[in-house]
Amino acid sequence: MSHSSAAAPATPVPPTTAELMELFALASTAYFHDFTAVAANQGLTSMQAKLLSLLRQPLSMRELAERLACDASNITGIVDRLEARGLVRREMRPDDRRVKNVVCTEAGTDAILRVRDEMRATHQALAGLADADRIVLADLLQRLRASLDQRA
Amino acid sequence: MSHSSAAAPATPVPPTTAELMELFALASTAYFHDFTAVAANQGLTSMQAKLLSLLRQPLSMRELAERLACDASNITGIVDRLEARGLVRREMRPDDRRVKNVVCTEAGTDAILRVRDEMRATHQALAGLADADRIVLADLLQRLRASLDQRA
DNA sequence: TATTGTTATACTCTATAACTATA
DNA sequence: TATAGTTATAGAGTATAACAATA
Repeated sequence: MSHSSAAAPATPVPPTTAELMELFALASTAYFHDFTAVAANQGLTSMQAKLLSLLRQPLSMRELAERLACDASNITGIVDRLEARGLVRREMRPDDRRVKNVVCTEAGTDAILRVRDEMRATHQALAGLADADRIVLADLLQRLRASLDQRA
Repeated sequence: MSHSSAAAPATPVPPTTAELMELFALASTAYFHDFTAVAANQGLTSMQAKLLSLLRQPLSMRELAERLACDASNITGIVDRLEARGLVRREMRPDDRRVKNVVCTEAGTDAILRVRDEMRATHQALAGLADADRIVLADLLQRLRASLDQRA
């Protein structure tokens, strides 16, 4: 019942790059499902919650389209539905009357705060991390994101 | 131009848990967009590509619904569209005639192999990782996934 | 002319509910 | 009765193309 190495705590086998990406894909999917469920608890779709979470400052329709990585024509519908529920408001920008700023209302702020609060429970998975590991993970995630964004 | 500490390579500040989750969310979003774009290059939606990638063995409609975390009624449409293009085939299971196995055709295998091949370029971001960091990252991703799945 | 936002259109994914055919 | 799969339906996100208002 023993392997070739005799020592006690089994040395973990370093995963291959492909295995790491597989793990990352699985963790990402789990995160996305979690976020979708949390948003649904507040009566929001994931896109609506994502859009609301961007509105710390007012943003134009065009800026929202860029940050959400979708065509500008989609933003009209998403903002329509949020506005109909009073979570968001369109405002004309005086200096350029083509532009419409989207502003988060108080109700919208409340909704997204509830989402953020519920997501905090998710953070617990990483709460016990040592400082050294935090630095490694942050570096990896930034590198991964940069590499992916570059391809797009 | 110097800070309080004199030594040369600046010690990175360990990110907070919330900052780590923010980074993870951003990297996940980038990964998802990348996968969607790669699938689109092969004329597939991300759901179609995900479903095809599960078909190393034949799976029933019900099993596909579980693994894709959506209602069984959705699978009918997704498989319909894949089958219309010859990427997938429905087969009756003789021992239980209620069940339909979904089988990947040769064309379907070709398509998903092209997706996997194109995704390999994405892996490059993690290719230069040291063994110790791989082990840390794998452990983290598994813990994160387990924590998220548990909540669902 | 170029840009911002909207509309019209068509397609895919999504959940719910009701249905069928099997078990 | 319970399960596997389908259909019908309605709603939301998606891209494309054409359009009005403004720059």
